Amino acid sequence: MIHTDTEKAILQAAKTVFYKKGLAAARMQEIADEANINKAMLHYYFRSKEKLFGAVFLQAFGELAPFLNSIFNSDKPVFEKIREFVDGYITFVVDNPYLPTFIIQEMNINPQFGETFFRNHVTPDPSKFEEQIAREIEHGNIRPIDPKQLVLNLISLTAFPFVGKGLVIGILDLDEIAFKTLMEERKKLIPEMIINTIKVQ
Amino acid sequence: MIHTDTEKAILQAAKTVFYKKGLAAARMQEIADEANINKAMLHYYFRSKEKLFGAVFLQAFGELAPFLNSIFNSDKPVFEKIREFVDGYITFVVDNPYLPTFIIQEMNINPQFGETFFRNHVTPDPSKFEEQIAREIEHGNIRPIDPKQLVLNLISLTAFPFVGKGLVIGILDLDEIAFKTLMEERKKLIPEMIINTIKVQ
DNA sequence: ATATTTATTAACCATTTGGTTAAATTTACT
DNA sequence: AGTAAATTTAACCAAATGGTTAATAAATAT
Repeated sequence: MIHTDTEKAILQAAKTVFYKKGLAAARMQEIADEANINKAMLHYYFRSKEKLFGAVFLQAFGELAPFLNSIFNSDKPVFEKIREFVDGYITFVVDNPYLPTFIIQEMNINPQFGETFFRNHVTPDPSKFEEQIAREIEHGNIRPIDPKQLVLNLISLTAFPFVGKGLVIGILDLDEIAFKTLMEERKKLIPEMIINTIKVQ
Repeated sequence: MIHTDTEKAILQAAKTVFYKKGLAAARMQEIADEANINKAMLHYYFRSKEKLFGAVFLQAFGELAPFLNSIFNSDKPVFEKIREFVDGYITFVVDNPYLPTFIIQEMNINPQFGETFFRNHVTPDPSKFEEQIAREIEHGNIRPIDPKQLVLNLISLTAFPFVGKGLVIGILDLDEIAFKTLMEERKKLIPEMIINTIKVQ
C-alpha cells in the first residue's frame, strides 16, 4: 500500500470530482486536470474508472465508519452516545459536506455495489449499541422502543438535512447562513428530542 | 398540452430510467428501448436529453408537491397534520420508491437547476403550516420549538429511510421484508415521537 | 557509468452517446 | 382519391469518453 505523491494527488482529485458529480457524470479528464497530471496516469495507477471510484468510495467509508463505530462501541451510557453521535456527525459533515450524499447516492444507483461493499469492508455497525439499548430497556432505564427504530431516528434526524440539503433549503426557504444556523441548533435539539422520547418519566 | 400515446410512452419510459439511474447515467437508447420506439422520437418530442429530463422532473414534483401542500394547507389541527403527513408520505413512497431519491439526487448534483426550479414551479411549501405552529405555540397549546425545525424533523424522520435505503439496509442489517415492516411501524412511531416532544404535559 | 525498472507524456483508438437527416409511412384534410 | 401535414424509421454523424500505446524522462540498482 505505497502511496506516491502522484497517487495521492489522483485520489484527492478523484474525491473532489466524484463527490460533486457522482460516478456517471464524473470525467476522467476532469479528474486528471484537477490533479494536474496526464490522464494516462489515472489508468497507470488505477486501471479503470470503476477501480478509481472504488478506491474513493472505500476511502469515504474509511473516514466515516471508524468514527461512527467508535461512538457506537464505546462503553459510555446511551444518552451520552446519542449526544456524541449528533454533535460528532454534524461537525464532521459541515467539514465534509459531500461525503454522506456521495455514499447514499451511489449505493442507491448501484445497490449491488453497496451490498458487496458492506460484505467485504469495515462499515458502520450499531449492533452493539442496539444491544445496549435493549439491555437498558430490560432494566427499565429507558422506555421500550425497537432499538433499530431508535438508531434509524438518530441517523434520520442527523443525516437527512445534509443529504437532502438542496430540497430542504428550497422547501424551508433558507439561505446558506440560515441553513448552517439551523444545523448548529440541531446539535442540541436532536439529542433532547430523542432522549425526551425514551427517558422514563 | 396535447399528449399523444407515443409522448406518454416516452415520458413513462424516461421516468423509469431517470428515476433508477439519474440524469448522467441514463441513456437515450435505453429510454427508447423501454418505450419500444425509435430513439429519434425522443428528440422529435423533447428536443434534447436535458429537456426530456426537465419534463420528468417537473412531473415528479407535480405528483408530490400538491399532495404535500394539501396536507400543509388544510385547516386541520397540527397533530392531525403530522399524522397525515407521515402516513400519506410513507404510503406514497412505498408505491413510488424512486421518486424522493431522484428529486434529492438531482437537486444535489445540480443545485442551480434546483434553485431555478423552485423559483418557477409549484413546490412543497410548508409556510402556512409553520405559521399555524407558531400560533399554537403563542396560545400555549404546544411547547416552544422553531417551526422550521419541527417541519425538518418531520421530513427527516419520514423521508430519510427511503432516501438512504441502501445505506440503512446495510447499517441496520435488514432485508427487504424487514425494511418494509420497519417502515410500516414508523407510520405510528414518528407521529407519536414528534407529538410527544411538543405536547404540553 | 550503465542497465533496468518506474513514472510520465502525447498521440492515438474504438466505442459510446446525444443528436440529425432524409426517406417512408401514417394520418388528417379537401 | 389526392394532397399536405404529422409521425416514424433506419442510417448516419460529430463529439466525447474511457482506455491504450509507444516513446521519453526520471529514478534505482549494479
